[in-house]
Amino acid sequence: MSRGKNKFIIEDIKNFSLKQTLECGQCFRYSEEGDDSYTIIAFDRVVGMKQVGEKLYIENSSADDCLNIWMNYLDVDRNYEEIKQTISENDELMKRAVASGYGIRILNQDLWETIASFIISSNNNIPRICTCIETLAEQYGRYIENYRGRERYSFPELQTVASLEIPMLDKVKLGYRARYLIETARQLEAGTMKELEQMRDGRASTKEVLDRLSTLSGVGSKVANCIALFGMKKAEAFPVDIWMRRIMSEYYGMDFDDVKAMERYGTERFGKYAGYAQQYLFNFARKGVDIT
DNA sequence: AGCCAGGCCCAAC
DNA sequence: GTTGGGCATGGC
Repeated sequence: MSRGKNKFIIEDIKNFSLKQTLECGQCFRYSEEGDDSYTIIAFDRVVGMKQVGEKLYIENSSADDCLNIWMNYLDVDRNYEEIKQTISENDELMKRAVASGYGIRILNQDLWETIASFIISSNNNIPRICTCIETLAEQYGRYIENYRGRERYSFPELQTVASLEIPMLDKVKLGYRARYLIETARQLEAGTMKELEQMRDGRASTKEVLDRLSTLSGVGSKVANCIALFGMKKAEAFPVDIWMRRIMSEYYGMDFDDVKAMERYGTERFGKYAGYAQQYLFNFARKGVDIT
């Protein structure tokens, strides 16, 4: 273990489940280590986490990083009681989705990694998304350290990806998404990244953010909403993918093919908490629970 | 073997 | 403004 790193305990965490938060489809660089603990790679760091009741053990991290990175990453300081209460009003499905997804938190992830990851996610399944991203990191990321018997690599830098040519991504098996990823990296490097960071940290509306994101190659409405929600702190974002279309058509009686109507419904009904509502519904639908 | 996946792009209406 | 075909790859 590196110098300056140690073990820390966060106590009395309510409405928090490490497992649900990591496994609900919003992030891709984590692994369960077989002893109920998780290794996460993010922000050029490797961290081990394990939850026991309301205690969260954090390993291989400095005190500074615990405070300045991981607490924010896990959205620990937000009050989820109020969120769950509000979105569940007069909605029996949401009550079940919230119960089933107990402890889910919307992570605050690195913006560039979120953009790249969700470009890769399009028309792809989650296990394969994880494999693609790991391969990408092994090939073009920076070696960090050996942790728990595995070589760990950071997510590749924006500038690195922007300098690639399509054939250089052959081993990553991105298919037609390779072009989108490189094109977007170049757009970001040319100035859009700075703009987006300002929109993330400033007062840009969610609509403004979505419009800007949609100008990126390989970023349509759904991917833009994921980036806004997971990488830009825009909790009003409401990503509608195939699972959302299923659950909203089956339960809310909406037209399966009218994604725009679903986006409107989500943002109008759940307002500033739409993103949380979406994550509970997505999780519930994907668990394959019979929603009839 | 065949269907499907946290969809997007682009041409044709 | 909406619709539909095409698309790489491999999990299941």
